[in-house]
Amino acid sequence: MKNLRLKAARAGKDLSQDDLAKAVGVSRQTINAIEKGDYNPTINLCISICHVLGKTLDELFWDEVEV
Amino acid sequence: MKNLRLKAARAGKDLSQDDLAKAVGVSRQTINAIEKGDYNPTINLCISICHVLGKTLDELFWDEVEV
DNA sequence: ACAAAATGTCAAGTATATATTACAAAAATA
DNA sequence: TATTTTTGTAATATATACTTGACATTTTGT
Repeated sequence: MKNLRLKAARAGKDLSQDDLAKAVGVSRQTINAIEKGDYNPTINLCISICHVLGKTLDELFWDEVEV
Repeated sequence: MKNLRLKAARAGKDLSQDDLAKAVGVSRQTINAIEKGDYNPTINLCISICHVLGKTLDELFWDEVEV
């Protein structure tokens, strides 16, 4: 399941996947995989992403997926 | 930095580390390490923990730590 | 239409989240 | 106090998050 809220929040800041990746210090492929729903990022990475995008965990990652 | 909110929420449900670990399907040591702040769990594990404890990501994990 | 930028995706490698086993120490309870 | 439960903490092993590099496709801008 894609993370469209993340994609939308990134678009709202006019950042490319690569821009966001650089801002949080990961590779572009990692951001791509998270948006695509391919894997399960660590909470610290999620928190970094939230800070860059001006959102909270609940806004971007809550209730997205079950384990 | 310890996650005292997690510890408190767990205590509020009267669960041991082992109880919570079983409820979310990880080892007791993993729960212990998360509460102790030793490492950086995945978001899906955080979400599972939140569900068991009746909290949201923001309540238990937001603003805890920087990357 | 063309060029450039952004995105999707693959393969192979590295770092680290998590498991398992085990034992000691602390806390709860009788 | 004695006993049980819970917690803290190692060591070694495995699964997977994340990297790097590369290329194809799609989208955006001129």
